[in-house]
Amino acid sequence: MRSYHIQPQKEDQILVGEYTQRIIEDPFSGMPEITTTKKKNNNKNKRRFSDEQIRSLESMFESESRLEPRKKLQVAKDLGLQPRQVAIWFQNKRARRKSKQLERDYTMLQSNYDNLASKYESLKKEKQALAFQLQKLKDLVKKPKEEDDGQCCGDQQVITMEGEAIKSDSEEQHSFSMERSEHGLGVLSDDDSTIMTSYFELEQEPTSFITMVELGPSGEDWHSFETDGLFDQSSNGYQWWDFWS
DNA sequence: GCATGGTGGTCGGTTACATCA
DNA sequence: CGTGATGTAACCGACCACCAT
Repeated sequence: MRSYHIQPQKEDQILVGEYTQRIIEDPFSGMPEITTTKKKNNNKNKRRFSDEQIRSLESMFESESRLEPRKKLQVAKDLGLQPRQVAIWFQNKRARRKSKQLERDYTMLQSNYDNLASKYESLKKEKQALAFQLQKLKDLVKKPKEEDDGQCCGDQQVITMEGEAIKSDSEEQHSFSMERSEHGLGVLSDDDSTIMTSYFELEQEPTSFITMVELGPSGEDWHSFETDGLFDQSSNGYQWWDFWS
């Protein structure tokens, strides 16, 4: 806040109708002299209050932001102001305080919003990573099932769901499928939780792939691995499902 | 009890001025 | 010295509460 140079209180000002009376100290004789001038520009002759007046008003405002009529008269008398001036000062002070409070509230809300937006974004990425994990696991458990169906079902009608994505599976996934076949898993439900439960309950020692998926390359905080690596491209408009297309 | 008008207060918005960078 | 930004005293109009009639 800027500090103002308050002009010396050498004159007093009283509003009388459409005229302003000023008591001005004569520069030569030092005697007070009353001048009456027509109010300029819509009664807007004004003068800043003295430091002392402001201090008194401020301290009074601290204790009560509204003045009772009787107290207003007393304050006006004590400070050498018109009661209306005191009323207007309190009015303006309340308005300024409210405005500052609004500014503070806005800043706080903005900050809270930014925090929430940030948390939302990280949760969204985490969700995408989890969905990716889930999809990959589903594909892994689906393929061995289809292979089993194809080999063991004889002349039964077999509906294969094999698509391009499965055809291009890596060697790692093939070895994983073999292991799965060796364990002789039964028919798997498409329900995600059932798949996960069935698999992890049966696997005493997870395959290297599952270990990687579950624990990440460092054996901990796998989702940070996923989000920091693969999915950070989402900022370029890259979505996790684009990985498969 | 209810309608009406006067009075005084508050509030949001605005104006005019003072001061500073 | 001129100028734009900012703070502030004062004003205006709308609204409300209270009170007397």
